[in-house]
Amino acid sequence: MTLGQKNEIIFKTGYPIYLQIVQLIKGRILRGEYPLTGKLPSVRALSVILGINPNTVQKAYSELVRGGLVVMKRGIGFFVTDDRDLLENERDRLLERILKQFLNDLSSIGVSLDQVKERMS
Amino acid sequence: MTLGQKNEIIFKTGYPIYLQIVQLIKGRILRGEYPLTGKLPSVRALSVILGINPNTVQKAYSELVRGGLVVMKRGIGFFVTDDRDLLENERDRLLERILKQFLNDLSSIGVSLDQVKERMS
Amino acid sequence: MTLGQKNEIIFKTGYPIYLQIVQLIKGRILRGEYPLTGKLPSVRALSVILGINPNTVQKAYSELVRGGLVVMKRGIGFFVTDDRDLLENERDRLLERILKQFLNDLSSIGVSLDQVKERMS
Amino acid sequence: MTLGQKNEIIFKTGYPIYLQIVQLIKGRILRGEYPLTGKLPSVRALSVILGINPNTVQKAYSELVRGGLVVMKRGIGFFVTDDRDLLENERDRLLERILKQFLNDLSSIGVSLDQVKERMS
DNA sequence: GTGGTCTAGACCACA
DNA sequence: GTGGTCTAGACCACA
Repeated sequence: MTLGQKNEIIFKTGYPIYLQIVQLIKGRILRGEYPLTGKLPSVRALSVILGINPNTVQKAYSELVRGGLVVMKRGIGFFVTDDRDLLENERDRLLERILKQFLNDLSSIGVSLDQVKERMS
Repeated sequence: MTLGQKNEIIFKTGYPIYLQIVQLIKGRILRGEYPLTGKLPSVRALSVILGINPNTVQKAYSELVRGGLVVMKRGIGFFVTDDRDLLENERDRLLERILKQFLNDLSSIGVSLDQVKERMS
Repeated sequence: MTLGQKNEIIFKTGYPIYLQIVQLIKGRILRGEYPLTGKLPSVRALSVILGINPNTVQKAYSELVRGGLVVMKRGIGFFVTDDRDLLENERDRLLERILKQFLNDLSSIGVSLDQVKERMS
Repeated sequence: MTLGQKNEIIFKTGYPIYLQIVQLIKGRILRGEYPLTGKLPSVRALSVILGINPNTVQKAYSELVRGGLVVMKRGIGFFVTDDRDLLENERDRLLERILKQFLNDLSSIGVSLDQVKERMS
């Protein structure tokens, strides 16, 4: 459920490759590295770049399309949505989830936010 | 990857049940809900309470023993370690991981820590 | 499998664009929007209007010609057939298919025609 | 987009096998052939019954889980949701769509509902 | 060239 | 036994 920051796919981890790709691409879109309506790498191109099977990339792209951030145009390729609001909503939704998880994680080990602030300064 | 705060086991998630139990118990120990050297619920009792297979609870407890936080006394049950330092180390280790993931998650969606502070005030 | 009522081509659907055009034109002919022996928009004009590749429009028109509803006059363009019976037969054939599918769809979700009538009144 | 009434999978049609399975199972659930919380056939069992690859069944089941009608329990299998309301909503949603499509289809070929009623009596 | 589906088969984690 | 992932490879429709 976390977005990978590195551009590398880590094999031999428990986390599925196709989900790593989803996060990789989602991160790039949210950070503006792929512009609105911009074309994503083709399934085959990306599979070659990452050194993985095209089917795995396909699965990742399908996931992104399902989420709405990416649209598919038949015979042409995959593109970043043209819906700026959707993008902002997605970012907000993710930020919300990150903050919630952070606070939740802290409380689960019995550490308060104040203790964290103290530690960080 | 996250430590659950709720006491409920979520079946329909992809996250393995035995790891959910590990986090559940670990959280309780770190928050002091189970005191040092205190006895944990028996495998059977917990499996009934959570409504899951005893083998799954067994696997979770084994995992906790492997980490050192829990010790098994044959024929008696499972107990919280008496090693306070170990506990503190574990807490620090988890806190480290939580912070790292938090910062990583933020950067992955193109949000800075400053923006978060701004938003929270 | 359905005949589109709207004049818009939907790109991000799985349904092939050329078939969407076939249905679009067929619908217009059956509804009398293009009269018998009337001229259809040229391939180029339609491709510009719809914002799609001329090859795709060409393929759609070929399909219509194959079905007999449309005839091509070399160097002049595509025209609605002058065979009124053919048109009526096509309409009947489609109506048959629509009814069949409707009843089939209803039964597939366990809803009877009577329940539908009830609901609609 | 239509729910198949027959229990047979039709190969060599343009409609993907995995979507035919989705409709097959969805239909059975909506018609009450699989009770609430009832267990679906295992991926492997169904693949043998239908004579298709397990991966294809897997893909279909994933689709059903995504829709919420089906839940997966790790290591146990796939089950019909226990949420009766969700089921009713899904049925209503589908009925709505079927009716809309029916009326839409009729109007697209220039046939009114009255003409249909006349024909059917 | 682009994506979509399907198969055979392998390997894995989980309950 | 149950589902999940991944690969290699084939075949197809579409733009």
